Amino acid sequence: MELPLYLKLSNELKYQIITGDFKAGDLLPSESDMRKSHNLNRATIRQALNELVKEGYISKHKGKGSIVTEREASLELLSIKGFSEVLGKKSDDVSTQIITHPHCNKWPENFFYSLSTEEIEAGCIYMKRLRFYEQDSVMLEDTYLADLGLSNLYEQDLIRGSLFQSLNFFYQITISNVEQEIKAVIADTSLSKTFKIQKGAPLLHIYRKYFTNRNGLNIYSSLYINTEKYRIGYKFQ
Amino acid sequence: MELPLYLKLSNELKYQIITGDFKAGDLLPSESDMRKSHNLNRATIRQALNELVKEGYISKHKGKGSIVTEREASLELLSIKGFSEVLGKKSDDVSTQIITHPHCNKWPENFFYSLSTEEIEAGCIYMKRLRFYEQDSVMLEDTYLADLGLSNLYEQDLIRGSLFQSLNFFYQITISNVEQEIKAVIADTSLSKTFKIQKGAPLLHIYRKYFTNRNGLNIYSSLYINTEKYRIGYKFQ
DNA sequence: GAGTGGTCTAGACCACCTG
DNA sequence: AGGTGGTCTAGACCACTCG
Repeated sequence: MELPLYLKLSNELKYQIITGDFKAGDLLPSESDMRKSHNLNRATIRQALNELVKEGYISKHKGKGSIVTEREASLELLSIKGFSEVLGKKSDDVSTQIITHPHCNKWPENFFYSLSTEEIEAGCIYMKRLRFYEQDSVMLEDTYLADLGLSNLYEQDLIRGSLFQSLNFFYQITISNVEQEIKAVIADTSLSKTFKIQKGAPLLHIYRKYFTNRNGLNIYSSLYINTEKYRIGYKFQ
Repeated sequence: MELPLYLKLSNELKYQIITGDFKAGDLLPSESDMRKSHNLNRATIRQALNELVKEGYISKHKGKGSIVTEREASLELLSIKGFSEVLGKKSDDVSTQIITHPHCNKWPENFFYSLSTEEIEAGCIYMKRLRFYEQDSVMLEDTYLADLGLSNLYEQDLIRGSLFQSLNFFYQITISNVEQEIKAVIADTSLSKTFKIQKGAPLLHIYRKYFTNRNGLNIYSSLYINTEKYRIGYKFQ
């Protein structure tokens, strides 16, 4: 349960960046400063800082230091984080409408990923959610996962509408990595009503497979995203 | 000019994966094996392996080892690499048609990124390329960069049609990171002719900004991608 | 020249997986 | 039980930035 030291440090710094103790363009304390202030080895501190680089919070510059990154105007939905966590940083005006509450039944036929027999036999927890950003419906998400002893998900309400937070709270399940595929598609009648756009308007369609720290448990999503007002952004390295 | 040891090792392993010495699902030699065989410290080896994880070549598993990743069927164009490098792994049938050869003139008005005065004064090297994968036109790319002493780019042919390889060869310029934004759009008359698809068909539109190891030199791209046959894939972590 | 991050070594203990 | 990767310490030298 105890987090490793480097994650404690990176979480602490992340918190200070999000709350504005360190602002975009600021220099973080140098690695040797933190060595003294936190009484940690330099390698541990570097591991923490690399974590922040990977998540896009800072960039490092030889001879200068670690600089807090400008937050982007676009929605960084391609990253590994959930919708609420990503957008919560930018605006309080993020909401989720649960169209179909989590419930358990059979997996759909011709599912978009191939499943293990363990997953098929466990049955499928399914839910459908519509995400809003500043009053606009931005993303429609169908989520599927195997019911491997996860009945809390459909017997109780999701914590703040977030699947990831609920999985973490009830079962200590966290996301380890993601595969995704992106396509451009055209809105059919049903999608055009959902997003209040014209039939034939362009949408992104993303298939995702999330891997978790629990062996054999994966989460599958099909996402439609309206990029008319908000583009989807991402940074590498 | 000399590469650090961890990059030499990661390049060596990458080469062995690409050429098939290690196949998808194979275990790489353990960290302590490589410590002996390459006479390197374990931290250096771990740095090399983390490089491969970041680029999606392997995944690491506590207690088991490092496993070579399955190569995806989708086109991993969201990654930092250039078109040729990414697709060259899957098929030899990758080609580039240069529609407008690199030449230098003024920057377009209302350019999609804001430019530094240094960039504006240097003028703009522009080129337009259409990329084919297995005979299908998949991607239309407009590329722009400031002419900061890069006249070799338009006075000679690009090396194998690749801008990145030419920059590397002539000027030792490499890409350090990328920002990009993705939108779904609809083919107009001109795009529908280019991709041989119907007017109104959906396309991805991506704006990219590549940062390089040369300070102040950035490369800007506007990409249209036809995802009808090939999806765009990416893995995280 | 002083301070920064980048690379590298030589150790150590731990949790996890598999036979 | 033996081997694997994950975390951590205590040092060292280097290239780069800036005043």
